[in-house]
Amino acid sequence: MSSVALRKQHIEKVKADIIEAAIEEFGEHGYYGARVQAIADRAGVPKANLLYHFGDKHSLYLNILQATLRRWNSALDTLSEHDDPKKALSGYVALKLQLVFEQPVATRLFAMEVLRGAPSIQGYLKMELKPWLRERVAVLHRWIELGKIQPIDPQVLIFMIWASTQHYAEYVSQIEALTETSPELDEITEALTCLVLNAVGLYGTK
Amino acid sequence: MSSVALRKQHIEKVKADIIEAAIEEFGEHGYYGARVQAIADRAGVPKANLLYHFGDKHSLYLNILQATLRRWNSALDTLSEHDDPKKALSGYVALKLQLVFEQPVATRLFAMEVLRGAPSIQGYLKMELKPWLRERVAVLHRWIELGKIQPIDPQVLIFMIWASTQHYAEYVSQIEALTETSPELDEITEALTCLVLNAVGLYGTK
DNA sequence: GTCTATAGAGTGATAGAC
DNA sequence: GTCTATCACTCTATAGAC
Repeated sequence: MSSVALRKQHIEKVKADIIEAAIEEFGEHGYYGARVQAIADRAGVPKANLLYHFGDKHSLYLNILQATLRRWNSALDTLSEHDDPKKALSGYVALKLQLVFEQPVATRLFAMEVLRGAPSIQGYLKMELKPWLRERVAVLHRWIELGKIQPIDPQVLIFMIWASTQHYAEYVSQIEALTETSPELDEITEALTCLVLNAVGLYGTK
Repeated sequence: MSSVALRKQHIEKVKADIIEAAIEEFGEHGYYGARVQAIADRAGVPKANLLYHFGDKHSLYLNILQATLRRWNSALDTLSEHDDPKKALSGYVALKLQLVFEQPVATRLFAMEVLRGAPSIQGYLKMELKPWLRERVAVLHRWIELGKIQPIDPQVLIFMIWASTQHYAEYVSQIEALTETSPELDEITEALTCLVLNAVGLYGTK
């Protein structure tokens, strides 16, 4: 490998380190609470280098938001009409919970962005998540028409699944204060899947 | 009324105005994003007066957090063993949703505090919410033993209700980006109540 | 108690040597 | 590209007149 390529690789490594550090810092303290100096320290680079590579704090923030959404989009492409409702729903719940447990800080980062009014992810919400939601709502409606699930409100169901899964990252500090033992992914997955399947009238048809 | 009493009343009015303004500002921008100057402007008082009455930014923040929790505690004292499960659960969901719709900014304020790691409400969580949760979990267990509801995980159910209701304040900006019409309290209440009752196996026993 | 003016600390961003 | 030193600005908090 040439010297030029090695140098290029090194820069990419540094940038990746900065992105990871930034996700942590922004995810722990929010946009305003995050300190550029703290991100640089976490990544082990001088603050000036960070700003050299990413321009400014806000550009870095946009960068890590998009990096996070890109990771999630590749994983959540599920729930189609021809699937078995029970399999599809429990699979979706399990997958979502797995992502939440694997990336709690990124989950909280996303939550903070939405709490701020989602100013930096309007494009993602309208161009990607909105079509995704419309299609899944349509699938659920089809399942209701075919009598495969009970006549519930599909959109409220999906919001319920989103909220209930993300809760285990967003409210982890509350959960830790309320319970003695940390929640286990397997237990939550089983309990929540049961609730969701009950909710659409699929109980007992294992 | 004496001149002294009038003056005292005026001060209380000013303090109340500041608290309302602070809930708005902190709820919209978070602790670090909130500006003392902006709170003073909203309340219509000079910044120095605000700091004279409340000491500093952090004391003001603690004050409004407690004011918010006090309001909620008086409303959420429900769900007892001898209630009818169906009535109790649907009543609780409806009440929680009503609070969320009435006080969306305060709901987001609370969410941000928890996302920060809940440093300022440990007392509330451990001394008030924890006992409340333990008692309700016990009630739900009793109902399960008596065969009144399906054998679900009570804690996961309560977290689901919390998350699903609060979602309509916390994720309002996402919901607005995803849907054309703003969600109506009545519709959400009916749809979510249906899901929750299904989840515990009370469907169709109206 | 109320207000203006300002101090003091911390932050994002940059200049310029290497 | 990397780094040190520093600027310019913002924000909290206070001093002191009224």
